[in-house]
Amino acid sequence: MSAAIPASTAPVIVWFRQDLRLADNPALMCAVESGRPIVPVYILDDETPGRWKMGGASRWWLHHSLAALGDAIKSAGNTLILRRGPARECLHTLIEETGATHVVWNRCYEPQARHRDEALKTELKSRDIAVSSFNGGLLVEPWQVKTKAGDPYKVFTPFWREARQHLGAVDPLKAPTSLPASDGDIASDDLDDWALLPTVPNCAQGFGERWTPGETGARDAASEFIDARINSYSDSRDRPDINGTSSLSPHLHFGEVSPRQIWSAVSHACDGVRSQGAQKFLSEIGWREFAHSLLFHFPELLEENFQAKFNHFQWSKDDAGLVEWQQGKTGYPFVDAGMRQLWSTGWMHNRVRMVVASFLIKHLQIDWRKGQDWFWDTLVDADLANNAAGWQWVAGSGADAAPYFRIFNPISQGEKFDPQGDYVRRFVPELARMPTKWIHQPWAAPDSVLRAARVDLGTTYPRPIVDHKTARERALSAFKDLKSAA
DNA sequence: TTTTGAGTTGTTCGA
DNA sequence: GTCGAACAACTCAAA
Repeated sequence: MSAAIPASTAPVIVWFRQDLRLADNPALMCAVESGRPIVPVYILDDETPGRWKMGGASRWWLHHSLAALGDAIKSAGNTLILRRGPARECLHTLIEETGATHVVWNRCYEPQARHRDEALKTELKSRDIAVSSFNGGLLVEPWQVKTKAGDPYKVFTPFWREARQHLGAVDPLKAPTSLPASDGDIASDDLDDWALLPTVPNCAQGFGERWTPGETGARDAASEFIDARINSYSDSRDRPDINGTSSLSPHLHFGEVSPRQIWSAVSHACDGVRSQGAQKFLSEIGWREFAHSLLFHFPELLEENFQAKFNHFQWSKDDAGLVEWQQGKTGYPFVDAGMRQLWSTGWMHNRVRMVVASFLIKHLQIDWRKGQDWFWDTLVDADLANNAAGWQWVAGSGADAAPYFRIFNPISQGEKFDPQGDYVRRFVPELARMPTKWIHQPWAAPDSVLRAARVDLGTTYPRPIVDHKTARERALSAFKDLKSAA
């Protein structure tokens, strides 16, 4: 915990980053408690993240989330200032303009953000500008969870067991009702001028129907899930054809709700943390903690195989296969449904993420980093830590990763988790008339069935771009060789 | 230091 | 249709 801010009339800058909320926002609360005028700012910084500049779908979300945050701040009697450019320069300018003597923020854990923040902290302090940073994004700070030997955990189960020990009573902060403004006008960009929304009109059409970005939308989504669905989470979470998951990932990524708020709400719900569904759900929050901890301790997780023996692997340069995967035209309906759900809604069900990732890596033998890039650009919940950890997990190159012989069968996964084929029919409409028996493998259906369903393979819907059995055997032998190549 | 038990999510094959 | 075994060691974390 940082010390309280000394009394003064000089304003405090509250720098919003991945914490676009008023409730349970420790940095904001610190500023409020100082009694000083508050200058809330969001900075669109496309330079600091380098190659990991925010992707298209995330920008759509950001636009709406900032609009919501701006409204909430306005209701509290203040104005959210928008600035664009390198954060360091923007903050210096804002400090000069406002006479602020203190800057507060909640911590980020991505390597680029950490380097930026550390340098800024040093620089600002040398100029007598005080800086306070807080934990607003994780249940437990990554440096708090260590093995008995003092090392970071590389296996989830012991990590989560230990992390939970660090959680005392979780009591989220209430949203401040009033945010005193500083005197005088402070210049702000117009959100619309940032052009965060896609220019291709049909691109994000489905996003708005699916999502309500912002703190209110996040709170509604969380209570709906916890009140009505969490008890069946264990059974429903693997079914992309039904609404079984929490859908909280983008809200969590942008910090519209904090994991502490979620933890507290789950703990207070009827069945509480004793219910199997609640335990399962909280362990997913635990995976988010684990991924952030991994990235904090091993920043190279973003770009390099966590297990070096994968560095020898010869990835395919099959650009055509990559494009067919991206467009949802692999000829495997379950895979294609997932990729099209991603494109049309900015999100994909977790079960299907594993299947499509396995297909790209194992069946097509395309480098997991190509998939990581695509997800980064197209997911509204794109999160550097979760994305890198997830892709490396499927590839088998990560921490606590899947064994090489775990190759998802896109047909049987579809039959198991989309048993009626409703998910496929929703996102692959050209297969809508296929009978359930054949919907996950239309190429195997008799001609008469295909004709009746008005499916002309190779024309209205592609034939499989690889044969499952062949691709599986090829992957098994290729990944098996990694052992000897190490 | 050495030992020991354990480790998100699967598939296929043969009895 | 159902069930168990094989798939492959390897590394991690704690005692």
